[in-house]
Order: sequence, then C-alpha cells, then structure tokens
Amino acid sequence: MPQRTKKPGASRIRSAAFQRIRADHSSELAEDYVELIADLIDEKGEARGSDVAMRLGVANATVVKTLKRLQDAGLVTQEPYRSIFLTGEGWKMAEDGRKKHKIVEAFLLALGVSEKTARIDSEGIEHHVSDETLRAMARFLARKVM
Amino acid sequence: MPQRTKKPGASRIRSAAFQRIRADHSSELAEDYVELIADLIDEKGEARGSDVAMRLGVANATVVKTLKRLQDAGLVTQEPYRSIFLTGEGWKMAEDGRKKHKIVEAFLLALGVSEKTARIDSEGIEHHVSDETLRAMARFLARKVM
DNA sequence: CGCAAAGTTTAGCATTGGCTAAACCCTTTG
DNA sequence: CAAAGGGTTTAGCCAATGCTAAACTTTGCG
Ligand SMILES: [Mn+2]
Ligand SMILES: [Mn+2]
Ligand SMILES: [Mn+2]
Ligand SMILES: [Mn+2]
Repeated sequence: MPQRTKKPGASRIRSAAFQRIRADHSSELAEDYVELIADLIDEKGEARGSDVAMRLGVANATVVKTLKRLQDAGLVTQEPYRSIFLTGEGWKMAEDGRKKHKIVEAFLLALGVSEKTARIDSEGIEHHVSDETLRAMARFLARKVM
Repeated sequence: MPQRTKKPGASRIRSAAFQRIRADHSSELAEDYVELIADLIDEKGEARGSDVAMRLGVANATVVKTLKRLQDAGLVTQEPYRSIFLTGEGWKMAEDGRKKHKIVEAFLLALGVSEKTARIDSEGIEHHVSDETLRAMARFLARKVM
C-alpha cells in the first residue's frame, strides 16, 4: 500500500459541525418563509407573494419559485394569483420558529445589544442554535428577570 | 391606478436583516475554508485538499472546485497535486475568523452549554454575529472571569 | 527503474436560490 | 362591460455547492 493511509476517526467527528451547518442551511429558508407568511396572515389577514418578496428583499419571481418548493414539501398551499396559506405542518414550523426566534432575540437584548442589532443578528443566529443552547439562553433570561 | 399601491418604506427596513443573512452566507464558506486551511498548516505543516474535504465532510471534487473560487478571490494559492497555501489576505481572514470563532465558542461555554455543543453551534453562529454582538459576548466573558 | 495503487483532478450532472424580461391574468374604472 | 394597467407568473439565465465516475499524476516498493 503506497502512500499514507487515512484514519478517518478524528476527522469524521470534526466534520459533524459542518454537516450540521449544511443541514441548518437547507432548512433555514423554509423556516423564514413560513414564519414570515404566518406574520403576514396575523398582521394583514392574508399573505401575498409580493409582500413576502418585499420583506425578504428579493424579486417576486424568486418567491414564486421558492413557494413551489415549499408546496412540494407540504408546508404551504396556494393557487395562482391567490394569497398563500400554511398547512398544519407549516403552522407548526412557523410557531416553533417564532418561539426560538423570540428567545434568541430577547437573549441578545438581555446581553446588552441594541434593538436593531438584536433584530438583525437573531434572524441569522436562530437557525444555528441547538436545543441545548436555546435552553441555556432561556435560563439566562430567567435569571436576568429575577 | 387600479389595485392597491405599495409603500415600500417599512418593508425595506425589515428586509435589511434578510439581506445581511444572504451576505453572511456568501462569505461563510470562504471563512471556514481559510480557517481550516490555517489550522491544517499549523497542525501538520501543510494543508492538502483531501484533508480539507475530510474535515468538512464533503467530496474531494467539491473542495477542488471551491478552492478554485477561493484562488480567484485571492485567498489561496495552489498548484495541481500540491498542497494549499494562504495568501496574505487569506491569512488575515483566517486570523479574524479564528478570533471571532474563539470568542463565540468561549461565550457558549460560559453560558453553560457542553463542549460538544459549543463546538458545533459556534461553527454556524460565528458567521451571523455582528461586531456589536461580539463585543457584548466579550464583555460577558470578561465579567464572568472576574 | 518501473508499475500499480493511492491520491487528485476533470467531466458531467443536479439542486438551490438569485435575477430580468416577457407573458399573462385580474380588477378597477371609464 | 370592456380595456387598461398593475400585480403575478413564466421563461430563461447565472452562480454556488454538492455528488459520482472516469481520467490523470505521483509515489512507494519490488
Ligand atoms: Mn425566524
Ligand atoms: Mn431567520
Ligand atoms: Mn470559524
Ligand atoms: Mn464556521
């Protein structure tokens, strides 16, 4: 056997973090979409694709394409030229996302960050926070309030 | 003017968070690559593409393609079948990334999460932490140590 | 020294998530 | 009630990231 042989042990362990990140990224967009759609429904009574596009800061066509994927994934239902609805699964994801998002944002505020920064940073951080870390953040918040 | 007209004001502001996320994502992979390459050089004296692939948990071919982009971006230099080097700019990005990464990871540990979780979560969170939040984390660490 | 195995790159494919321009449909209003 | 005009979707393009299989180098050993 010429050349060095690889022992995959240590590296396989290390790669776990990056594999988690790639998994997080693949669900991230869906989470933001359903949360945003839920917000729009609660705020205005309906969620239109163009509202989603405006709030995300992307083109209308991008939203149309993404919603098609979310529909295939069973998270939303829609008909052409109509507003968007969440399925049961969609609402569940939206609610879970909201809960997590709120904790992360409140945590950043409690840490002493400005409202604007907390709002912006939490939008990205929320997708990479494990349950364990989320619990630690909630614990910190509870301690702070006492 | 038939149908409702849009007022872009409020939504443009809200979309800032999502635009930041998209920007973060576009630099994220580069940051992880150069940091990893720096680690390999420091640990083993050289960084080979296959080591990068193994640590990231992706195929060799993926790394080859990505390194080509990083080379175009002026972050690494390489020749076929040879190990990878960082440019000055690459080292700078790696060092900055390491600093940030260390603070985030230490912060999570100080918050009470396990080492394994701190290692995994910090790998994703680091890319979405603004300077302001990083300072708040550093402040928290400093207070904890006292 | 030469060759075969191991390591590396290339080729080719797929998906995601962006964009613009053009086509399409719905609704408001004349 | 019909057409204009705006909102929505489609078409077609691009870049980034991933994969597998095949081609190509390098190199350790016989
Ligand atoms: Mn959210
Ligand atoms: Mn988010
Ligand atoms: Mn890092
Ligand atoms: Mn990272």
